[in-house]
Amino acid sequence: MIATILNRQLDQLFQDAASEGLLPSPLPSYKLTRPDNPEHGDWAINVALVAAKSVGRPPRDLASDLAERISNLDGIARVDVAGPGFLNLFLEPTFAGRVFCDHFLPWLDNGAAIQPERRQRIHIEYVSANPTGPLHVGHGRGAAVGDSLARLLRRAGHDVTREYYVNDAGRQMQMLGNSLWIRLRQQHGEDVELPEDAYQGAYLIDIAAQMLGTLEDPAAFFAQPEAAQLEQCREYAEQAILSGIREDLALFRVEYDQWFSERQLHHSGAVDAAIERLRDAGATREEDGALWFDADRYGDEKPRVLVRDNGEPTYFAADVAYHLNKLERGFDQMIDLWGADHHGYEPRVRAALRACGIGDEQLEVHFIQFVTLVRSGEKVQMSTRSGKFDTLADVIAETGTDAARFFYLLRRPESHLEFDLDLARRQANENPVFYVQYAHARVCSLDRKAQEAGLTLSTFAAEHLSEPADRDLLQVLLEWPDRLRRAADQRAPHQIVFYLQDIAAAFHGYYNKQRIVDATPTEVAAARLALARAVRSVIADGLDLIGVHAPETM
RNA sequence: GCGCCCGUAGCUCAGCAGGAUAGAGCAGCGGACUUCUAAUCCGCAGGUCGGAGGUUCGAAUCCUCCCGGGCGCGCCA
Repeated sequence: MIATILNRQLDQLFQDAASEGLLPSPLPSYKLTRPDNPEHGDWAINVALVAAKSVGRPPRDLASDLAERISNLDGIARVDVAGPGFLNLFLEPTFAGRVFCDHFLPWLDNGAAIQPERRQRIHIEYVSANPTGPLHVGHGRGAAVGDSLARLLRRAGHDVTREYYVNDAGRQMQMLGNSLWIRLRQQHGEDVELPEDAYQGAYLIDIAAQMLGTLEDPAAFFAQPEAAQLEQCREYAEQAILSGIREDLALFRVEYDQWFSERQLHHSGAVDAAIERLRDAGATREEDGALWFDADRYGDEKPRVLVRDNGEPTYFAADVAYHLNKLERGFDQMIDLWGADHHGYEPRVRAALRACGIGDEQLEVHFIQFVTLVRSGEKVQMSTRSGKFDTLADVIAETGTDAARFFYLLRRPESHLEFDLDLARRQANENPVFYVQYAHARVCSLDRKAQEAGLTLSTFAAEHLSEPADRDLLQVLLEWPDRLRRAADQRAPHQIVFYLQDIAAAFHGYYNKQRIVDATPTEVAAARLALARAVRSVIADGLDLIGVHAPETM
């Protein structure tokens, strides 16, 4: 917020300077940054360095001409020309406090809204795991990132729809039905082996037992033609697994506006229509009995099959239809979150959209790297094939939703994540979740103390928040709107977690340095309490964005 | 072989629309509780930013090559 206010003034000043010929026109893009060396002031501007060449003057000369003008701006105590030509700004001690009182508090009171540069209708799709087994720890990461990103985009002022694409068509589902059928027959006393390519997971044994219990007349069931038995098994397995997935996600506070069925897409004729659209675009051809999309003409490395030689459309064909469907529903931005193992799939989807004349920028694909679980200091080996893996439900049961969601966002999505279960479970200071939550609880505690003491917020002014400790905390606090906007623009919910750790650290430091409720005079106490409450409000806001609770006591 | 991601402190990782002396947490060491919650704070130590070139006034950040790790290259989904 300080940066925004300074930038507004600086832009005007530099425009004026440009029209006088002191700076080039148009103005080159310059940066207002926080130097890491305090001797370099509160803020630094590199405008003289980037403009020097086109004006034909040494950067330091140019800087000193600008320094005088800048020093007259509101809130600026002093301007130094330093190094190769940086302009170092020193703020008046009361400036941050003034921004807090005049801008930040009113902003908070009015709902703390963020205005996007351009409000978009965004469709975001995440997890979309095949309903062939329970969600595992890898899906958990996609769930945490996707749900948090959706919250973040909504918070940043966009119109967001969250969707789970249910892959309920195709051979995997046949295989699932078949696997359940075998399990069912086994439990019915038949001596049959589970084929090697079947789903081996123990969860199907439970589902088989369940299903057997619902059959009024098992003998009659097994007397039906095989196809009918298989169809009922597929149906039962899908429903059972999908409802398990829904439960896990609900427990993980991961929400959706819509569950979108792939089978529905086929039935509605949308897949055929998509294939027709590609054909009309002249982007397809028939070969070896199959229908191919010439993806290589649109940026992919080779042609891709749309319709198999047996007449069945591929998963890819359905996916093209799905993306076209999203656009038909009026979204102007699609965000897909995929597991990193699907990155090779992106070019063909893009190619198809291009062939349909759809702009590349309408689809964003973000990849979520893998998760390695660490338990008792050792990496836990996973294998989906054999059905030996840790489920998301296991992790939630072990650590709780708060810790798990926080941990999943502790790294950038494109980095491999080592998820240390022992650390996440530990109720101690090494655990970063508690660090942030504790800061929130601390302010709540202060608030209770203030109420006991009858402290009111009525009378305080910016001057009461001008000590170095105040300014340090204000600096981080006032960054919130910018950091929030930046995290949304970059589709990076993990940056919210980083900010939360920054603001919590700043507050804990402040707490240890300054008396708050019992500070004297009362005006100072009131000012500090207002500051602490603003910190609480921001922490609660940030935690809510990542789906983590903000406790009032700990 | 080709493509994508990653390589930064002992460990796990930020920083990468170029900016001045590269940061955090954990682990290690030393301090701070008769005081609003010590699940906290303060200090110390810790680095050829995988390597080599290049662009630039300036490179962890951009470009090229190389090395290491992961993943992908199905008429599977």
